[in-house]
This record gives sequence, structure tokens and C-alpha cells, in this order.
Amino acid sequence: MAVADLHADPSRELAARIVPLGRALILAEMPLLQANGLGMWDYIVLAALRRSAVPTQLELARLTGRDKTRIISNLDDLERAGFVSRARDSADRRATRVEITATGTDVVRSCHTAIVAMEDELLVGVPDLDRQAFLRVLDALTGQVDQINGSR
Amino acid sequence: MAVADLHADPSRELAARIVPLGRALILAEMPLLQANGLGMWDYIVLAALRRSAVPTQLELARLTGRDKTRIISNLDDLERAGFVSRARDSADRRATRVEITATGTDVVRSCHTAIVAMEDELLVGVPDLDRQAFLRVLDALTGQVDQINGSR
DNA sequence: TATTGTTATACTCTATAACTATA
DNA sequence: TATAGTTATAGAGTATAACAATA
Repeated sequence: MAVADLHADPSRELAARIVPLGRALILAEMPLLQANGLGMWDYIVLAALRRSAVPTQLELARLTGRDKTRIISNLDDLERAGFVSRARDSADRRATRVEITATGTDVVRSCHTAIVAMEDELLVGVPDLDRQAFLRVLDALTGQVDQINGSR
Repeated sequence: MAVADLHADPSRELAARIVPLGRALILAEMPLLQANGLGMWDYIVLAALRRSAVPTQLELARLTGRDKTRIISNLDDLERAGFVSRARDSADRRATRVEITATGTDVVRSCHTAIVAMEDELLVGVPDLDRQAFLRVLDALTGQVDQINGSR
């Protein structure tokens, strides 16, 4: 079977189609992030902080799916770069409040714009109705499979 | 923002939707594979062998995206379990020809059936036209993004 | 005693280099 | 000299355990 036919093979399962696509998308995003001095996890963390203020560092780790011990080095880097600020919570002095800075917001917005532009380029030949159906099914699948795996 | 809204957020990029879905799908497949005594890579290798006879071990590694050094332990396991057979190529005695056995075919078919059934369950509420559009866009995206990343 | 952030440790996965036997 | 398969080593990524400060 030719490589070109491989993806269109109806016998291939969803995971066999979706996982390689995810890998390829990340690969395509990498240079866009690196141009802004960010690693993938840096961007994920910054994007989460931009979407909504996150109470504590632990909550941020949970929200981004990153381990609480692994998110530390990311926050160290981001703080050193001036993209986030950390401060002890005055109410609960065990907790650390993380906030995105103005420059951090600029950087994450710049990355987001570049990524969306790249993705629009990918979808240039796809009809609008197909795009909408794609996103619909994508969200439906995510909801279903998260439910199976214990909702996480 | 509530967790349920997170996936439907139109500001989230494709990768941020697709990668977690891929992870979740693999997680959902795991128990089905383990029930047949297979790991994920075992299944990927067996499935590739079932799809088409692969000339050599190296070719098999390239086709499945596995490192040529890492596929060895998988083939060792699969051979020990009687799911594949290995034999030196008589024409080029450096090369090893790998073939799937009858029991290997049974096992991979059993896994495939279970996985497809699981996925059908996931898509139970999705209209046929949406499914078709989903797969269309999925294949289109894969083609585009592979092209960007050097077609591999 | 439990929890937040942190550090240290171990374990998995992967990539690279080096070895053998063939060509 | 180059290639297929193998082994050994080192690196990155992850999870687990243990610790200090606070509740």
C-alpha cells in the first residue's frame, strides 16, 4: 500500500489517524513558538493563564495537565523571562499565586496569532460546513472519551 | 471557565484539541490491547504486518515510525509469543524478513474488532454526514501537515 | 495530620554511538 | 566502504517519594 493511501484507509482506527496528526501539528507549531522564545509547555501554561486567572500554582498544574513538580521549572523560566509573576497568597501562605504579565500576554497572543494563521492555511481548501462538522465531532469525541477515561 | 466549556472554546487551536483527544483514545484502547496481551507498539507493528507484507525489519520500523533499535524488543516479544516469525533473507543475508503468523493475525484482528466497536460507541450520537466530513477533514489535515513537516 | 511548593530519586521512553556480519 | 540487525549508553521526559513551611 502506498504511503499516500495510508491515511485514507478506512480500516485504520481513529487513534491511528489522530495521534500522528497531533504529533505533526505540534511539530508545525514548534518553530512558531521558538520564534517567540517559548517551549511547548511554556505556551500551554501561558495560554491557560491568559484564558482565565488561575488561583494557585497547583490549580494551574491540574488545569494544564502538567505534573505539579514539572510545572515548577516552566514557571521559573517564565518568571525569569518576565512573562509571569509569582507571589505568596496572603490568605493561605502555603499557596503561590501566578499571574501573567503584560509582556507575557503580548508573547502568548503573538504565538496564538501565528498558530491560527498556520492552521487557517492548512484548512484553506476545506469548505466551511466541513470545518464546522469537524469541530463538532472533535468536541463530541473528546467529551465521550474523557467520560470513559474517568472524566479527567 | 468550566472544564466542560474548555473543549468548545473556539479560541483553542487545533493541536490543543487534537493532542489530548489522541492521548485519551490511546488510554481507552489500552485495556482492549492488554486483554489480548499486547502493548501499543506491539499492536501497531502487528497491524502494519497484517495490512501488507513488509520486506525487511528496517522497512517495518520506518513504516511504523518506530526506531530501528526500539522495534527489536517488540519483535522479540512478538516472536516469543508466536505472533510473528523472523527469517534471514536468502538473497541478502544481512536482512531479516518478518512475517505475521496465523495466531498473530487472529490476535490483531481481535484487537481491531474491539477497538472499532469502542469507537463506534463513541460516535453513536454523531450523524453519518458529520462522521464523513470529520474523516474527510482529518485526512486533508494530515496530508497538509505532513507536507509542511517534510512529508516523512 | 493534611496541603503547597520544592527537591531528589527512579523509571520509562527515545536517540545516538558502537559492534557484527554481511554486502 | 556501506548497510541490516543488534547491543550499550546517554539523554529527555515523567512519575514517585521525601522534605520544609504553613494550615
